[in-house]
Amino acid sequence: MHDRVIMLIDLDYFYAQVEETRNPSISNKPVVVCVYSGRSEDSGAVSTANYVARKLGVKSGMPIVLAKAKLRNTDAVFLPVNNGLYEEVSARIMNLLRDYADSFEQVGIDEAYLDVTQRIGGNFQDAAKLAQTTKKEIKTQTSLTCSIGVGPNKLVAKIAADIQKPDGLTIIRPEQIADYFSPLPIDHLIRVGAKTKEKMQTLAINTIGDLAKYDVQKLIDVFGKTLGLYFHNASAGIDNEPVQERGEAESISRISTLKEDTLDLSFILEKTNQQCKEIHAELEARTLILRTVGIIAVMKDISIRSRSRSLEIPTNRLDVLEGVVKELFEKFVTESNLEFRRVGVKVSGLAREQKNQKQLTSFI
DNA sequence: GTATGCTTTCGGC
DNA sequence: TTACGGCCGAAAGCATAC
Repeated sequence: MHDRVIMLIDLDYFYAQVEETRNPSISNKPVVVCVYSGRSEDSGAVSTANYVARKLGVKSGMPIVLAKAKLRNTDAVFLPVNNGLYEEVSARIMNLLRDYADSFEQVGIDEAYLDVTQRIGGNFQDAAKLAQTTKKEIKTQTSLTCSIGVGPNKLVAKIAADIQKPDGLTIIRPEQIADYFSPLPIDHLIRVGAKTKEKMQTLAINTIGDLAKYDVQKLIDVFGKTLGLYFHNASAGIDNEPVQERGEAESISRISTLKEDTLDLSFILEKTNQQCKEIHAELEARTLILRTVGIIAVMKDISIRSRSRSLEIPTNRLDVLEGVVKELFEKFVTESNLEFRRVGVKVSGLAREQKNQKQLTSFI
């Protein structure tokens, strides 16, 4: 038995890079791909930017106006997102990559894990060659660059991929894990968010190296058995999560920006009813039923709130969905003194609809 | 005392 | 000086089950 060999492939500044391939003349200019909200000329946020723009201070999530300010007096190009195109390019690449792997797992639109253990006989030497070949193949087929991390598991591969980008390739062999891991801040580990980071800092754990040296039993005392053991293992680069195809999304949501900030219920429901219809159509198309209905609101001050309710009986009915959304917003609007800027609907607890099965009630 | 489930918030892309 | 998307899964925090 030898180590697994896992590759993480991460497409570089994906949306902006796709735009560059469509129009190569913009490649040496700052390129900013934006989600325009439609509320005013430049209201909206930056989805992603190429490295030319990043060097000048543009970041994902930034208001478009702010990005424009940072790039004034440059020949920057601002483009609206073209999600259909990115989905298409992504699907083409993912289908290529699938053939390079013993098993395959896509994460988001621009990342994928490949277990290539059998493919290369568990030899890290050959991993470099395979990674280069993969990069070349993606480049030939789509003109896109990517960054690749290779390691004995998903956790190590992910951290490896972050070490050099764009167009990077980093291989971390099992015996190199400690050297790469120990200086990294603990929040490089999944499941270490702001709260956990803070908690760890009070224990004088600041780097993954600190975590690795920390007594396991103490970790378990503080974080519980599951999480404590997870942290202990992760700090040593131990991770046994398999690379496996992901099922369908666990939730479907729609959110959009209102024409103006409001506390008016019918104005809000006009928008959310449209969203419910879209979600319902998607549920129908995929023959799914839902168990939990949620609403999302972004307030005037950009703070985010949400409410949800789980149903006794899962449903695929539009009238039920719209009804629950209405009730949730009714309550929410009366409780709120801050106006709503953006509103959304989210359904989760999705399951396959059992067709041709009589409802229990039909027997009563 | 730990696991699980539910709701809300956070954060990556 | 301010400015501000849409979507997803993970994390957090609490209640209840085992």
